[in-house]
Formats: sequence, structure tokens, C-alpha cells
Amino acid sequence: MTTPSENGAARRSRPTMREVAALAGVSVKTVSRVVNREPGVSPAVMARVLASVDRLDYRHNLTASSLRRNDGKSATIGLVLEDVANPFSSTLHRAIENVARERGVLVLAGSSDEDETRERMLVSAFASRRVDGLVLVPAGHDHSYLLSERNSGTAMVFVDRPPGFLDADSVVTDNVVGAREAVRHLIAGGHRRIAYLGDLQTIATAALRHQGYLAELASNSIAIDPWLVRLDLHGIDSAEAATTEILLGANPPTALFTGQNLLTVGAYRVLRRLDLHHRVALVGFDDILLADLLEPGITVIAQDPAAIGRTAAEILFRRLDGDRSPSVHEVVPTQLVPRGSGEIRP
Amino acid sequence: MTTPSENGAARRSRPTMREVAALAGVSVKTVSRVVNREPGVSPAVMARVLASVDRLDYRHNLTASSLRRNDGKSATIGLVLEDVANPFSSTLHRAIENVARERGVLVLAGSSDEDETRERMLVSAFASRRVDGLVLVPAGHDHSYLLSERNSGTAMVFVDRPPGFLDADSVVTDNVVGAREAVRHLIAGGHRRIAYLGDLQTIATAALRHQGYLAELASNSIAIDPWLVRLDLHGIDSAEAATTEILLGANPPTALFTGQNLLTVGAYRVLRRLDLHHRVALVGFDDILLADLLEPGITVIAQDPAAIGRTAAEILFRRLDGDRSPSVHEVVPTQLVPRGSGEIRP
DNA sequence: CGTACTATTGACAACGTTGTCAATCTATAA
DNA sequence: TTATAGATTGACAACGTTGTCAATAGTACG
Repeated sequence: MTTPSENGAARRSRPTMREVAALAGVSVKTVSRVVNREPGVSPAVMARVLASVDRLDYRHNLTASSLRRNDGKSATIGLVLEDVANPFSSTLHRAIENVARERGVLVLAGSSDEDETRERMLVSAFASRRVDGLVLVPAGHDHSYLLSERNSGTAMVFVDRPPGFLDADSVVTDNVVGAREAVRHLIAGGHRRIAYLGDLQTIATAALRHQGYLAELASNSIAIDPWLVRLDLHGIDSAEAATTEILLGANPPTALFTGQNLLTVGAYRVLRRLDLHHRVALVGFDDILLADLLEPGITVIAQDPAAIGRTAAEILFRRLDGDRSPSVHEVVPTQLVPRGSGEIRP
Repeated sequence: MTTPSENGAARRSRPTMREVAALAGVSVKTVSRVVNREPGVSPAVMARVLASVDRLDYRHNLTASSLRRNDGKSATIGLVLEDVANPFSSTLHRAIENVARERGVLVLAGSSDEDETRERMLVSAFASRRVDGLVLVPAGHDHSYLLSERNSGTAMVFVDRPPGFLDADSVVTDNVVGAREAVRHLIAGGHRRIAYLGDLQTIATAALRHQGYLAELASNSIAIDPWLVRLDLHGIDSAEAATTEILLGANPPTALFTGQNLLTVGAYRVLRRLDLHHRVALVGFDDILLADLLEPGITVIAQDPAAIGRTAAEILFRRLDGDRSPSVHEVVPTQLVPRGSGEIRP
């Protein structure tokens, strides 16, 4: 399946335009013209050059090219995600890649892990490589440090959460409305005691979902029971602990609203463990793979990460094409997906 | 939340070492020394330069730097995945990022969508940007086109599937052994009629899993029933169709072995639809998120994409550090995770 | 006091490419 | 026939950086 001796091949450096030019008997500028498909090269010369390119396995050096070019474009954008392996992030990533691909643009991606320092390090590393644009799911809350990047021509779009102290384009989910819809759905099903599990309040989206929860209860004249509101949970384990405490405590809720993916998983696990999964209702924010195959299926407020990513990329490239109009702030609606768990009656 | 007038700021180009040098009253070479932390700069001068760097918001231009440097390293690697949004790929991606991060290396990622042409386009785009190394989940079967890349010093590691017609490092799952273990598990549970659903045979891993299925049946003296073997299925829908046909046909199997993620999902859906999920056993190759919460949970042969990614990245960086020893071929073992569906008896 | 170090700094070329502009050649028009 | 326009091609500088090497200043030693 493999050829034997190629390993020992001498490690030459890559061929340059100079070498291609020498082989073809033309100047480097002519090679440049052919490589960049500039007009004004005779067919005969073009053929000679292409043959030399082929023979030498020449690869255009985009870094040298973008150094010299007037626009200095690197045909590369940077993407700061929470975690490239998290389904929301990776769907976003793919949607952005799809738009970038059409333009011959490559994507550098990195994970911030919700760490502001890490976000800055990534941005700095991207800037060193002179990316044309940035798409970021911000971890921090003060993005004024990006001002100098923006002023030196780097386009940027914020995704999922708005920028802080910086005027820039953004594409976010309608968190408040989505959360209200979840709660309204439960109230419509007859629930009055609805618990809320929320992620770290420092995460902008978590705070907004909490806000939506409170607002919808208030507008239905349902008093808030602080015992049923658990904030600053992060990850499956803390959600399990909080859910267990609430359900086994006095006067337990008849429904749960979980403000994040992993919290939903944690809550569901506990419901199953306590054999309450057909008794206590559950609505989660953000969809979960295979949630439809569970029994009952998990009712969710689905975000549309693919649409968010596509929109963000489109805005970014519009900016790169020279659009200088005022910042836009797209809000992508959520969708309630009833699958059973949210339709359980008290 | 945003300051008002920053939008109108003039779009200057980025400051260069020349400007930093002018402001600090030193030569560009001295700035270069400070920026690269080279020794031999007096503390006083260093402080002046750092102050100028700070005042001008200077960002080191890594593209110009790597152009001039002797080693020409770009501190960037390229990653060809099947699809950045697919859980196996994105876990791999994250594991590689973790290793790269420690070395200040960034990751360019792209999706091949199992398309050989797309794989080549990505590699070409990476090569144009002079990545130091490549990690690829190959879509094609002939990788001799990478020979020139390798000879010009690009390190490369193949992941999940071995390279074709090229001698290069690889890290793969033990597909044959994993598949045999799945089938053996079912046989040990008393099954004799075990169906197999496999992905496109052009995918190397699919062919190997099929091979493992055949081998294990043979070594238990169980005859192959061609009716129960469905190859070249791709995606959930085709798996559903095949499963339905097999289960509703004459002399149906008592167990299913699905050779891929989505095929497992498709098969499970059909089992549920036909209310056979507690009657017919199922073992799937590759783990599925939340498979443990289903009822019954899905028994799987779990791969370890995080370990695969970490190993691949470690090999890659060892090569970048100058390791010229013969190619290594790591095989990462699978693990049988019994969750219920695979323990159903005929 | 002169010599031989070492430490610090800068001038210049070069990395591989493209923008600018001038030179050459061909064909067409007067 | 000659002038002129257009097409084709190349020489050279420049992009922002670092490697090389030389120049200078300061220090220690005899």
C-alpha cells in the first residue's frame, strides 16, 4: 500500500517563482502573471510557464504574496469559539466554513473555553497572522481592546453574544423571547411551579435567559420562588446536584426550565434516576442531538446555529468587500420543538 | 454598551517595526530583537522599545517574519476533517488544538465531506499558506500527490484511515478487532442471525469493519447470510430503509451490528418504530452522545477520538522537531460499552 | 596606557512575491 | 513608408521582517 524508498528523498526547499521562471525561460513577473491569471500573457508563454509549474510542483506562496500586495489580504479568517468540539460551536464553524469556501478563504479556529485571557491570546495570534476578519463568540465583556484591530482594517462580527464597549456587527439568538416562550409553554400546560436552572451569570446569554424566565412569570402574575431558581451552574454535574435538591426538597416544582444544553442533560438524568421523567415537565434551551429518541423526547427551544453562522459570515464578507455602513445587529429567532417532556401536565 | 464615534476612526494600516523603531529612536533590527526576545539588548533600550510597541499597538507580522526566517515556520498546521461539525471530527480537532496550543501553533481546519477533490483543494490551500504540518482524515485513496509536500518539509500524519501509496505516519482505530468484539459480544449473548449495516465500502474503515464482521462469524462457524449484509449505506435514511427491509422480511435477524454512527441512529429509529427495541439486539460502532439515556441504552464499540487526536498531534510535532525515524502506525484500541441494547437475548 | 575582550547596536541584503513603469514588438492607419 | 496604438514582456523596487556582519562603546587585563 506504500512505496518503499520515498522516505529517504532529500528535503529540498520549495520551488520559487524564480526557479519556475528560469525553467520556462521567462521573467518572474511573467510567472506571477500566469499564476494570478492576469491578462496579457501570450498563450505560448502561458503554456510554457504552466508546464514548468507542473514539472517543479510549484505552489504559490500566499504569505509572500499578501505581504507585497496592496490590499494585503491573507484569504484567511479567524474564529474564536467557546470550544470547537461543542455541537453548537462546531455547527457554527461549519456554516462559516461553507460561506468562506466559496470565496477561497480558509478558517483558523480556536477555543476560548469561556476564558477572557484565552480569547485575547487567540485574537492576538490571529492578528499576528494578519487574518482578514474575525468571527467571535466572546468570552469576555470588554472588547475595546479590539479597537486597534478594527482600525487597522480587520473586519469582525460577534456571534451568540454582543460585544462590550465596542460598536461592531453582531448576530445573536433572541434569548429573552426564547426563554419566555419556554416558560409560557409550560404555563399553558397548567404549570405554576416552574424551576429554572441557569448557566454562569457572567455569560451574557445565560443572564438574558434568566431575565426572560422572570419576565414571563411576572407577566402571568406568578410569584418567583427563589428556592426554584438555581443560577451559576456549569456543566452536567452541577445541574444534577441542583435538580436533585429541588426535586427531593419540600414543595417540589412540577416543571423545569433549563437554560443550557448540558444543564438539560443533567436535569434529564436526574428525572430518569428518580423515575419522574413522566411526571415532571422539562423544557431545555438549545437543542440536543438525539433528544427526539429519548422517552419522553426532550422539548427544547431550538437555536439555529447554522443560520447564525451563515449570517455572521455573510456580514463579515460584506464588510471585507468594503461595506462601511453602520453596524448591524441581527437577531435570529428560536423555535419551540415539542417532543413530549414539555407537554407533561402537572 | 458601546462607545459612539469609534466607527468613524480613520483606517490606517498597521504600524510596522519601522514606525516603532522611529518612535523609540532605535533601528528596526533592535525592535526585531526585542519582539523576538533575543538576548543582547540593554534594559533601557528594551523598555523604550516596549513602550513604543505599546503606544502604537504594534503587532508582530508573523507572515513577514516566517518569510525571512531561516526555518520558515508559520506556526500553523492544517487539519483536513470529514466535517468539522461531526462529533468525531470536532473531538479530534479539539484534541489537536490542545497539543498545538502549548506550542503557540494555530490550526486551520477544513471539511472534505468525503470528497477526494475537496481534500486536495484543502491541502493545496494549506500549502499555499505554508503550514508547517498537516493532519488529515483522508477522503481519497491515493496520496502520492502529497509526496512533493512531504519532500519540501511539510510534516503529515494520517488519522482514522491509513494513507494510500504514501509512506507516512498514521493513527487509526483498531477497526477489525473492534468489529470482531461487537460480533463476539452478540454471539456470546446467544445470537446466530446477526445483520450488518456498513457505510460506503470506499471508506477504508467501513471495509475493515465489514471484514471484522465476516471474520468473527467465520471463526464461530456461522454461515454468512447475504440478505443480512447491507453495504454502501450512507446516512440515517438509507440505514432506516435497509433496517426496515431486513426486519420485516422473512427470517429476520435477532441482532444488528451497525458499522457507523448515523447507521446506528437509523437502525435504532426503526427498532423503535417497529417496537422491536426490546426484542432485537443492537451494537453500534462509534459512540453516540446521549446513547446512555435512551431506553434501552445503545451498546457501542467506542472509539477514542480524543486519544487519537492527541497522539496524532504529538507525532506531528515530534516530526516538526526534527524526528526523522521511520513512519509509525499507532493503533488505538476500542472499548465495548454495554448499555442494554447489545445485551438483549434472542 | 595600550590591548583584547565583551556587550550593544545598526546598516544592509535577502526572503518570495507583486506594483510600476519602461522597453520591445506587431499590426494598423495615414 | 512612417507614425501610432496596442499587446507582450521584463527590470527594479518594495512589502515587513530577520540573518549577517561590521562598528562602536565599555571593561578588564597586562
